[in-house]
Amino acid sequence: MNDFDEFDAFEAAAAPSSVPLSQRAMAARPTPYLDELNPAQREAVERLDGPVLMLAGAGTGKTKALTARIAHLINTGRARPDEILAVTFTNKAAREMKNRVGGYLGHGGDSMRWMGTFHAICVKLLRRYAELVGLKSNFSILDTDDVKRLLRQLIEAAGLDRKRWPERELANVIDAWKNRAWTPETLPSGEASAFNGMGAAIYKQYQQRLRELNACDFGDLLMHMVTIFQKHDDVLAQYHRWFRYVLVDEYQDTNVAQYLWLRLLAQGHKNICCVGDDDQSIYGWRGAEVGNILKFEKDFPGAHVVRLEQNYRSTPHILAAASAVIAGNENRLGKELWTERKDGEKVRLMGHWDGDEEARWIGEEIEANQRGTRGAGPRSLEDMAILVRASHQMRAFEDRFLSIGLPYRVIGGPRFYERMEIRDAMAYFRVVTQPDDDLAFERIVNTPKRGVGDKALQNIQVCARQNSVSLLEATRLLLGAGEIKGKGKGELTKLMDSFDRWRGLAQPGRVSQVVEDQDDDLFEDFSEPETTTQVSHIELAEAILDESGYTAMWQKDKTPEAPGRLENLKELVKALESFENLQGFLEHVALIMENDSAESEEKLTIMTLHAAKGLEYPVVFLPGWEEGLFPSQRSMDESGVKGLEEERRLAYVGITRAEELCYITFAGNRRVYGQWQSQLPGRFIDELPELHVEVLSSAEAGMGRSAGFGGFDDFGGRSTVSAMQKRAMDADGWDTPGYKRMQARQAAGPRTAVTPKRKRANMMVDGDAQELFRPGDRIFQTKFGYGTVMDATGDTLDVEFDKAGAKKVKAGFVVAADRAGDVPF
DNA sequence: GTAGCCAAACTTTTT
DNA sequence: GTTTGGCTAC
Repeated sequence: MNDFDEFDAFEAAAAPSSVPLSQRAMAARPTPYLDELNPAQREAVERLDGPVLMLAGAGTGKTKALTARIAHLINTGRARPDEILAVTFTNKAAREMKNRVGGYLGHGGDSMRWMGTFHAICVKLLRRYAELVGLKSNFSILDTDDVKRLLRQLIEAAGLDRKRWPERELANVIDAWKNRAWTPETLPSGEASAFNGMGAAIYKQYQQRLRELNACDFGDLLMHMVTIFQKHDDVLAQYHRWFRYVLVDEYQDTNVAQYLWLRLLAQGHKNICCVGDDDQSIYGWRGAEVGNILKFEKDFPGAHVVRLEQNYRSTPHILAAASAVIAGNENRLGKELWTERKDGEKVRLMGHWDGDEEARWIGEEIEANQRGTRGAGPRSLEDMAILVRASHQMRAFEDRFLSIGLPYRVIGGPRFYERMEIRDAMAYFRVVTQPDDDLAFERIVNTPKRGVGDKALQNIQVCARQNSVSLLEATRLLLGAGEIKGKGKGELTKLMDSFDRWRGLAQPGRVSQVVEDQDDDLFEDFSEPETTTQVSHIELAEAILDESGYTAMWQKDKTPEAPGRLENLKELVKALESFENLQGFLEHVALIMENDSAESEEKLTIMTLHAAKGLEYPVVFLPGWEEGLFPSQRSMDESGVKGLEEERRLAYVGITRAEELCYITFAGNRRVYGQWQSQLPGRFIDELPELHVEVLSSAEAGMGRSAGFGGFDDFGGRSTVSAMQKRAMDADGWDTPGYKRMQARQAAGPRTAVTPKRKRANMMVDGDAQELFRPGDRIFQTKFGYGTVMDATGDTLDVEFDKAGAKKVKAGFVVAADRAGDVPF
């Protein structure tokens, strides 16, 4: 069923403006969803008309209030489920809300057809009005990789040095423009200097190319809809009538384009309810404007502001810590979380020698929590999470947990749909559903190898440009003219035939279904006589992969990854089952890059702070609170105080994820690009309130470790290996790439080239340098990192440091390199 | 035209 | 330390 089927019916029947009896009767129905709300939540739910800003702090029952509000709108007869536009930021949030509203309504959330992410809703709309911005309804949605390849072509065509002007940078510039809803026509002149003065021109060419390719990038989805609403009053007016109430979740994360989009839609009736928390705005780098939420009352005069401040999630200590940190920010609407809870433990703060030590300690702490020897009683791994600032921090934990056999799951890692084989397969699908998609065509013309090299491809591109046709069409022309020689000739002819056949197999009615709308003539697509045999899109997908030789390519491949890739392809085909057609599937993949595989085992979660927003865990670990890492240097360099404030909000988000126990840790040394760097504790640590923090001593950490298992030197020794192996296998992690890496490492012998063992150098103990170190020894020092001993006299060493050069240091501040991980901070 | 080797560059965060 | 892209040799 199409979402617009009822549109006309509604328009026709909308005339009778007063339906008081039924409305009154509906309003008199029981309202169980109101009973569970606190006064603030209830106010936010019951004030249905006019603009409302719900300032909802972390853990204050925001989703509950939002879903209750939707239920209330429906229950009081203000709107039908499909007359409510409910926008979320993530698919996860949309799904959850759909489920919860569905629970209230008693029939799943399917009737909430306009509940989804900005992007998902915009695609739905844009498919309908694509022609208004020069696209066809079956346009492709490009991912960042496609975008970069396209921009690369344009940069080279413009005669710019790709080294100095990388496409990645341009992609960011253009994306930032689109986030502000600046089209090439409306781009402010101040932006013209971007990208060596070519930015504006290339942007224009880029948009032109996208139209030729019948494609959109992510930013276009919103920007085009804003353009359409701005230029076509009649279209906008329809939606003013249709969307009687607008609700927006995570309003603090909206960018300018989204803000304009919302404002345009809410202009008519002004029934807009925005929910958000200025303290949790963490997507500034992606164009989000905290300003949107800060100026809501100005934008929507007469707006009613409700603050949700009672927190149901965390202990008082955790809340106090979070509040103290966020208090360091200047630009806030102001909100103070409170809780009725009394009990709870202080936030635990711990410094470590280096990143490996930090990972090891956290691993032990997790196991202690699991056993119940920390905190209150045994806990499931499902109840614990490690939240990192940047994804590269995850590796240390993964390595560590793999070797001790602690089951974990990484959220937001390399995604299923970003894998090469999946993208290749989807490129085939794309060319079938959308023949103008040159980027997809380029990706697969020579995959598997068809003897089409750079030169042949160049010819095709030249021909395409000269004749203003797609690459596919150009290939056909060149083949017809006999201009393709050698191996490529036969192979390409075969491929062209295959594409024709596949397109015939694709069900014509299905492909054009999305075009169907109120224009009656378009319905005729359905009655078109079907001349080809039709198969299901699943069979079609299988046929494409087999007949193109793509499956065979991986079957022939003898690399260790090949079986996994074939497995992934099977999974891909399986995933098709829940879609009606290939196009629907492609769209889903473009918008919802998630990998939710059914898991049975209990696992610890590792993810970024960004990914953790909206989630909560009884036990939360926040590692890597070091200056430069968190707060991120880059963030501060690029955005100054604004950047720092966003980092601080990130810290606030992190702390407020914890329900019972919150650990904050940092390390004195960390490997960055494989080089050791000494680190300073991050500034947010000093912003934590002493009263609510317990500083753990290193002795405690050392004890835990030495009691647990051997030190660094023993890692990789025989007995440890077999035990590790067993645990890793029990943990069901033995078929993962990481485990294979571990096996390879073990087969290759001990991980570190351990220097001959002798007297152990102890940290912070004055010693006779000559007794402990000899020239040629590899050592480690907190400040300068690794180095080689040149000379030793008394308690002083002459050391040639790898990074810092020659220095004189006291022996007491130095350890043997192979024991770097064994020293308490 | 392809495979394999070596040097840069890279690390925020993602709909 | 890893990955990616460019270059050279077959």
